[in-house]
Formats: sequence, C-alpha cells, structure tokens
Amino acid sequence: MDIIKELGPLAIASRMKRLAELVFKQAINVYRVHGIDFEPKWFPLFYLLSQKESIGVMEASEYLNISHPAVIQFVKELEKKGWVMSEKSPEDARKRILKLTEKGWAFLPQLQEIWDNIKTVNQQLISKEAHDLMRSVEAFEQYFLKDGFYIDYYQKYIDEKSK
Amino acid sequence: MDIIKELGPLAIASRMKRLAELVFKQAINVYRVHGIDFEPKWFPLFYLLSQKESIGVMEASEYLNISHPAVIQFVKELEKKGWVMSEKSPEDARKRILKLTEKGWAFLPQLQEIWDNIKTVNQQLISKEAHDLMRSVEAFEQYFLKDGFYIDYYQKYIDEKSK
DNA sequence: CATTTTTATGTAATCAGTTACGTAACCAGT
DNA sequence: ACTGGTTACGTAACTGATTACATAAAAATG
Repeated sequence: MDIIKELGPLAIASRMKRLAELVFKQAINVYRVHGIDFEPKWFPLFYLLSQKESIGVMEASEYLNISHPAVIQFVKELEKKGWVMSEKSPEDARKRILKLTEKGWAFLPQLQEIWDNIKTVNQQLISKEAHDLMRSVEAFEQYFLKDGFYIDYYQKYIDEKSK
Repeated sequence: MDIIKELGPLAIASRMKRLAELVFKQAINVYRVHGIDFEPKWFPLFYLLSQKESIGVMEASEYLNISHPAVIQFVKELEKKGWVMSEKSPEDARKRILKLTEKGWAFLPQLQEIWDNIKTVNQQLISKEAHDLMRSVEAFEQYFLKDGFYIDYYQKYIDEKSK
C-alpha cells in the first residue's frame, strides 16, 4: 500500500528520514527496557563529554555536526537531569565550558553497557543485510515498521547473553 | 572532526536523518536550476495524484505513509499554487476528493522530466557506491556535505545529455 | 590604542512533520 | 428509526531540529 516503495531511488531520502525516526523511537524503548530515562538524541553529546571531559558549546557543535542551538538545548535538558554542568571559561569570558557532573560520571557505566548492546545488535542486523543501500534500507524498514520487532530482537539478545 | 563517524552503527540513525535533510535541501536546488518553484516534500502527493487521478485525504495518507494532517498541509500549499483542487465526495459527505487542476496536469510533463533526471542521477550515484549500507551512507554524506557537489554533478549530467 | 572583524553564545522565529483531540457522517445491530 | 462504534477530516499543540538575528568578548589591524 506504500507508493513510496514503487518509486525507487527517487524517494530514497524520505525513506531514510522515516527510517531514522523509526530507529530513534525504537531506541527510546531500549533505554526504557533498562528502566532508564535517557533519550537517544542526548547520546552524541553525552558520549562526547565522556571522551573529552570538558568542551565549549561551539566545539561540541562542530564535533557533533549539529547546530549550536541544538547543543544549548541538549545541555539545558541534561543539566535538568543533573548529568551535565557548565561554567564560564577563565581564559575566555565568551566561552562556556561543559562537563559531566559527578552524577553524570556515575551514570556512564550503565549507559556504556546499553550502548555496547545496541552496537552489537546493530552490527548483527547490518551484517546480515549489508548488500546494497536500497536493500538494506528496505530491510531496516521491515525491522522497524513491525512494531516491537527491534525491541524483541534486542531482548532476545540480552537474554541469550545473560545465560 | 565528526565524532559521529567514529561511533559506527551506533549513530546510524542520526546520520541517515541528517543525510535525508541534506538530500532534500539539494533537491530544492534541482528544481531551482530548472527555474521551477516546486518543493521536494510535495513530490509524493503530486505524483500520487498524477497516478490516481482522484483520491481522498485518508487514502492518500495511507498510500504515502504520512499522517493525514501532513496531507492536508501539502494540499493547502498545492492549492495555493493552483496545481491541486478538492471537492466534497457526492457519495460520502465526510470525504474530500483531491485531484490535480488543469494547471497541475499542464505542469506535470515538466516535473516528470526533472524526476527522470533525478532518478538517473541517483541511480548512478547509488550503483557506483552500493557496497553496503554504512559505506553507501558515508559516500552519500561525502556527496551531500560538500556544498554544491550534487548540483554540479547534476548539472554536468544535464549538459552531457543535451549534447 | 581605537576600530574593525571575528568568534562564542543566546534567543526567537521557522520548518516539516507528528500526536492528540474534536466533530460530523456513515454503518451495524437492534 | 435509534444508538454505539468507526471513519474522514480538521485544528491545535508539540517535537526536534534548523536558520536568522542580537550581543558581548577577543583578536587583528592600522
């Protein structure tokens, strides 16, 4: 029933966008499964802060290839969660230095484990279907359109692993 | 400078979303090159109307896998352009029948040609790089991040063709 | 130094869509 | 025909980002 499918490469972008949104939605479920209130959109910044220790807003925006207002937005949210803090740079009064809080660092190992899981699951899904772009995207659509598929697959993986 | 690149499959979704947005932006340029004021987001609906002749709002939303408010939105914009019209269904008073106007049909051949061009260019780009999903996405990012690359490539194709 | 330019940040408006919600029309069973 | 449920459409509010604009500090230039 999906005319997009018939249009081939012409509609590749719409499909990828839709797919990306599906993936994001599923990712929220992964965190939820672990009883953790973390949103996928925070991942790049949080991860960056865990690697870089401290970084300015513009720097972060360049590393992550997102706009600086987006960084400010995420920082606001992560500050509210108590995982991130910021302080004026002593050398450069324009600059605001971002870093993880104590609480943020304490949270990191939990996240790390989840990220490792996600990574492994993704790699399994990808290597299974990595023929060419369109077929892969289509395959991903299959996975993610079937509500719950991803999370079931993921759950199975966790269960297997814990044996 | 892009930490996303180091994260592998973990960040696949963000990358695809970004890529999709880039593709869309570039696509606007394609229409602009032809001196046409058409937006890529209208394509699926316009194309559907050219195939189906007439269709209801919900039907369209199902065919295109977008929400019905999105359809309503696009219809509003396309009506303003004078390419689409709508009328109450005689059989079912709830239903609103969408169709192309005279002007819309007259416009179609121009669009068709552009779509064919885009399709061919896409296929060339894809077949050249269609190894696996990640590498393809990366390659696409190369194409679309370099501002103007796509449009230059496209232009070259048009020029070649017209010889 | 005074002046211009650039850089870092912040805010506001905008965009492309979505979900949530409301209403009217149709339909099935009584 | 009456009632409850479902369908089609419309509007509104929200989301996740972006671009555009404003401001202040730093750096570069004469």
